[in-house]
Amino acid sequence: MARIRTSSSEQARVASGRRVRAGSSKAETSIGRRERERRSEPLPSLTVSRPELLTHGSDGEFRRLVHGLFSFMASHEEIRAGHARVIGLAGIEYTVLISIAHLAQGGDVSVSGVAQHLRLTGAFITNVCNRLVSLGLVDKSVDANDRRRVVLTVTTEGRHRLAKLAPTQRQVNDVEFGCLSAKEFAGLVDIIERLVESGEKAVALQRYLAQGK
Amino acid sequence: MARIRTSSSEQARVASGRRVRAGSSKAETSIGRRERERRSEPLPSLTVSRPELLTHGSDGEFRRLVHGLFSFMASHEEIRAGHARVIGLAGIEYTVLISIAHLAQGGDVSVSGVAQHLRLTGAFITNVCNRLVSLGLVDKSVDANDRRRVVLTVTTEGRHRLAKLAPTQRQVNDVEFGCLSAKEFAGLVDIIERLVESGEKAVALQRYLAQGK
DNA sequence: CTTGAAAAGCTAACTTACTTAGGTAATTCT
DNA sequence: AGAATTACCTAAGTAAGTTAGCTTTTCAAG
Repeated sequence: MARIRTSSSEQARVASGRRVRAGSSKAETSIGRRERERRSEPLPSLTVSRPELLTHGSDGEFRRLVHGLFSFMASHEEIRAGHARVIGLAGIEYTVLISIAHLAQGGDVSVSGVAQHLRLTGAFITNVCNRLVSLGLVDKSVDANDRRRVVLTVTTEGRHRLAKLAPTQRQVNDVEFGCLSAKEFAGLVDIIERLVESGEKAVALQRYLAQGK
Repeated sequence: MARIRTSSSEQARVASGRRVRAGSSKAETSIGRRERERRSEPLPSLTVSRPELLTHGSDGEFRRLVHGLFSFMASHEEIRAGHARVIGLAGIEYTVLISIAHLAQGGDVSVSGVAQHLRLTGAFITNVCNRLVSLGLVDKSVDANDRRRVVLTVTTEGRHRLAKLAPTQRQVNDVEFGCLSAKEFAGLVDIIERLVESGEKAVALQRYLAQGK
């Protein structure tokens, strides 16, 4: 497959015996082509324009935020998968199981209810639930009020598993969010709630822009 | 496949002509088994214990936070995929492309560098980069200082694509984070940065607990 | 009352975004 | 010089979804 060639600038560097490490060169009389290119390269255009999101005209902080969110969510996902593994489930199975348990406090839980709550398709939730049923953690019954509907309930075994997980989960969650003060926590809950809304608006705008164009 | 049966309590309800809707029943003389089960069901155990994360002894707010994060990140992912689609890429391809562009400002970019930055495996980044190379958006060359290493650069075409995307991206990003004041923004950056750290600690703790057990 | 549209759920086939395992070549450590 | 490590690659597999198309049930309108 497409053999990679050493770029000419690198060959030049090697030929002249210089080892140029980015930013650490002294007595550097000339720089490689790629080096020059990189330096003169215009900074990528800003990714936001609202002044509230810029610091000294730079979107650096904004990108830090986005990257941080990305990293944190990666950890969070891993933790979720770990919780799941403790009770022998895949990440999404655990999520659905616990969603059913929590939604049950507000009334009968349907497949579409879970799907909406988790913003996933009904078809997918159907599949996950079927796995949970075959594992004996969830029961399905027809809703007598609307025979199209299925009522999902967590079985005793399902509750046992969640209970078994709880102590570890608490410990880990305490650490995961351990850096938050009570005040920060409250503020964050509020901010995230608003971000959910504005995020949805942004999705709508994007869809509009994509098709309008 | 496993025929779903109407639960006995439901049959009883139907037989007696009563239609019980959760919480909205008047003149209700007896409730179904499932209804009773659900009500007497102990609340799922708390998922956190640190007092800073509890409000009136409940983890409700905490779960709201986690669920909010989940929802927001879903929107965020969708937006990212949308940005990518505008320039004919898959979400992850766009992410890798832009990561290379940004990392390039700090020195030569290697496959493993991108992998670390995005917390993904090197093998995966190799694949994505190969796709980007075949699309003509990224160039690979051997690093003359360490011939095991590959140096990734964004091609002119790659930069064109990113530039083309910028206006739309700005508009959408402005809306996505439009609910933040400058102060909230600064605070959030800080909090997320700390959460990244504590998240990693939590992952480590979880791993320890999982194997120690 | 019936008919037609909409809603709930299901299955099957597919896609995307990854990981693990195992290999080669270059480098570094001893 | 040999051993361990690092960087990258390929191939095969898995997890987490989605879309399309079907059946059954409900609901609304003629």
